Amino acid sequence: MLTTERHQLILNLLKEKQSIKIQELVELTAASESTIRRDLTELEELQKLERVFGGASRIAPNMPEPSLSDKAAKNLKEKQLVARYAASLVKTGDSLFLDAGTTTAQMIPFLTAKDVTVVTNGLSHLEALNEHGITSYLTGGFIKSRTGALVGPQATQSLENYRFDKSFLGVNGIHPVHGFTTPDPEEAAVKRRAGELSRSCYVLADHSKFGKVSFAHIFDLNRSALIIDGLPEDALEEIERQTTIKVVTQ
Amino acid sequence: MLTTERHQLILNLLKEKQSIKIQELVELTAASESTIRRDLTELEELQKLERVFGGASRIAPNMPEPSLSDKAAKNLKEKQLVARYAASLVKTGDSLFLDAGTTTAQMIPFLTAKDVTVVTNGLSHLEALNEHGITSYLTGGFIKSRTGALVGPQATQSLENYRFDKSFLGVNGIHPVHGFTTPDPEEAAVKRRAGELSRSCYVLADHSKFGKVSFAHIFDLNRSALIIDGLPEDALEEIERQTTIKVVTQ
DNA sequence: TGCTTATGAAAGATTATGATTGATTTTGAA
DNA sequence: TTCAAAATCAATCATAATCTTTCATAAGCA
Repeated sequence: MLTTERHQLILNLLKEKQSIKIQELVELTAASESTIRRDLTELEELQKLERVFGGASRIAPNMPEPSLSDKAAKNLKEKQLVARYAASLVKTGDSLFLDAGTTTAQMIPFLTAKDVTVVTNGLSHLEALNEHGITSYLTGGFIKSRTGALVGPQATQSLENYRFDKSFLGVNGIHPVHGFTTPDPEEAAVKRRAGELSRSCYVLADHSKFGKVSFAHIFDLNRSALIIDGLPEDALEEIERQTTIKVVTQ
Repeated sequence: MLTTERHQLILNLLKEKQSIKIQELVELTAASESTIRRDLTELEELQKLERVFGGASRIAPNMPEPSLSDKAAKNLKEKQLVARYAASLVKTGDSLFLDAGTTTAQMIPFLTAKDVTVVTNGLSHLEALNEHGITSYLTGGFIKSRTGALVGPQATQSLENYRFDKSFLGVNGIHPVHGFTTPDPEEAAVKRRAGELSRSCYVLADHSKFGKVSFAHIFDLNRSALIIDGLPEDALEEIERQTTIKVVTQ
């Protein structure tokens, strides 16, 4: 990982969190403690953050702590691992579709590639995307107030205006026979069409989703690569026969 | 937990509570009593709180009222008058376009008619619409982060999916010759198309907008009714020759 | 090759923490 | 009011965590 990328990542994380521990950064960046310390020292000299004992803290005014909902906190570590890997696939100039959902939301701080354009149907992504200076477009559509996702025919139709280099989707179920599934048919339709309009399609999930089946079928396993944080041995073989899979560990 | 995080947490709790016991803090932070005591001592030296026997107390009993931003506060009363009247025009079953902007935002609390459907390009309207249980659709498009408005060809195109009973638009300039104007051509395009797709079109403004001319022309005065909170006598005659005008007073 | 820069590891210094002790303050009953 | 018990407090100390400094190695580049 490039030094400047790490710096950017640290700053991005601080936009989310108000303060962060060195140990967390060590885990998230896979760099040594020494390196992180040096990073923090440099960034402090640039007035980008403030070092505190044990980590670093945002220099900006005391933003109200963005309280994570329970759902967002669940499997957060695994989701971050998956999200970090997914974000590392994004290259300069890419145009992306970023699905609504908590897992894909975790990608945003790690999106350090330059000149990236994002289209999303996730209202809750907007603030983070804006803070990280990422050019963003929103699909239209009906607002599912529970999830903050834009869905319906208008959302699907909005997608027709775009072609994506990569799309990143969240799902609720992964099953060798029933493929990728999610509870809401309208959300499924958006995911499906986004995948079809992308050169590469990635499904992000944590291992708890494996074997689950939800109501609405998105597409079969062979239509998307899968990024996941762990799988039982036999499941892995089963999946590998059908699609590209990246198991992220550490 | 980081020291600074604990400090911040203590201060946040004091924003809610006026005073707090050390034992409470011990439980909430999972730190020892000693640590909490040290925290309180430090924060007292920084004048952030006052130590009292058994805990700590807020230093400023009467917190300053959170001041509304200047723009939102400007002519707020007039805007509310205008907005309330505009909302009273909405009838059961109406489908509306609600323009982005602070004046139209004021309408939402007054939208009491049943079975109303709203399409908007204003991201900042969503929360209020949702709170009032109003079925809402969002246009797609590029996000103007300064105003939270969705604009561009995708936004305009989104509108084509709909037909409105009434649309309510904000403007920056009202001029007998130059018509309705606004600074951003892309926003102007959205307003224009929304007006065209409506059976009735209303422009909401306060009197400070009269005589002003902005860069982007939306349409001439005769294409929309005008709801405003007051006008000089001669101006009123001038406008009345061109369009329907409702002057809201009280 | 030689030079620079980035990195990781290690040693010793510094800081934060939790437990303990005895002093101080509050509480409530006489 | 007065006294004793309970709660809270400040001070101290040992330990664990974190920090700084230093050095050696690895990677990139002329």
